[in-house]
Amino acid sequence: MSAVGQRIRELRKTKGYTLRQLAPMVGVGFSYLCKVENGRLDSSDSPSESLIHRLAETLDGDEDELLLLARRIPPSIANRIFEMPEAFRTLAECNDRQLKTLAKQARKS
Amino acid sequence: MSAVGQRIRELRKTKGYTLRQLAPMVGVGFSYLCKVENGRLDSSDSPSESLIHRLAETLDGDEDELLLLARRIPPSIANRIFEMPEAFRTLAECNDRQLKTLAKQARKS
DNA sequence: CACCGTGTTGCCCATCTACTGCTACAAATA
DNA sequence: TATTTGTAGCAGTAGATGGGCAACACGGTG
Repeated sequence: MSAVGQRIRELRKTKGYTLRQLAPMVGVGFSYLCKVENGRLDSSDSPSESLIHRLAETLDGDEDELLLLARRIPPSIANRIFEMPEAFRTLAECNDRQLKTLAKQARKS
Repeated sequence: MSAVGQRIRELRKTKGYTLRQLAPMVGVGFSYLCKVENGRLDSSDSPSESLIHRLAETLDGDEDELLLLARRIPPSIANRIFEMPEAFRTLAECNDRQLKTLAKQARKS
């Protein structure tokens, strides 16, 4: 029961799909999809970025949310980090309260 | 002439090491290290996180700086993102000027 | 009960990444 | 000139990544 898995299952149920229906839509086998939802992947611990992309698309989910739940950094964030590395290094050192305040300020302006 | 490569070469020169000296210290072959410094890795793959770790250690360099130059997200930043995903999603949408301002504020408090 | 659709599991496998290891050669150094 | 240093090509590979297949379990339905 990984975090992504749980969310994917929710999205799938909302769409009313079964594992065997959804699997071919996103180009994987139904058994693999089952393992993804239950966090039972034998080797790696999270689905690939491209699979998450197709899942988000097919299930009308938030791709970046799913990526983050799968402990993968969304490219939208990663690219920004590579563009402004110093800023994100200092931001990453902030505590939770500070970060919330800064994010709130960012939303206002 | 990749960004990491250039920085690694600087650090190595400062320490006065040759490629053949440094390579065994970080556990790789000298020819591979040469390609890393010159960005001549096949199909533009970057040096592994663990190699960069050993290089930073041996050359007294800033590990996170090297990681970022190698277009890898340092774990120190990645973990913080997974802890505060919403905050970083909004921060990543800020423009350069906003980010600089926010980082400056963060440093003050 | 028999059946069927659904989900679950164990084992197997192809591809890719990050290298190794060797060779040869050019340029710098002494 | 002799030795050291850096460059470059190329074949090969262990381990991680990203899956597939077949069988099995289980609950609802006729």
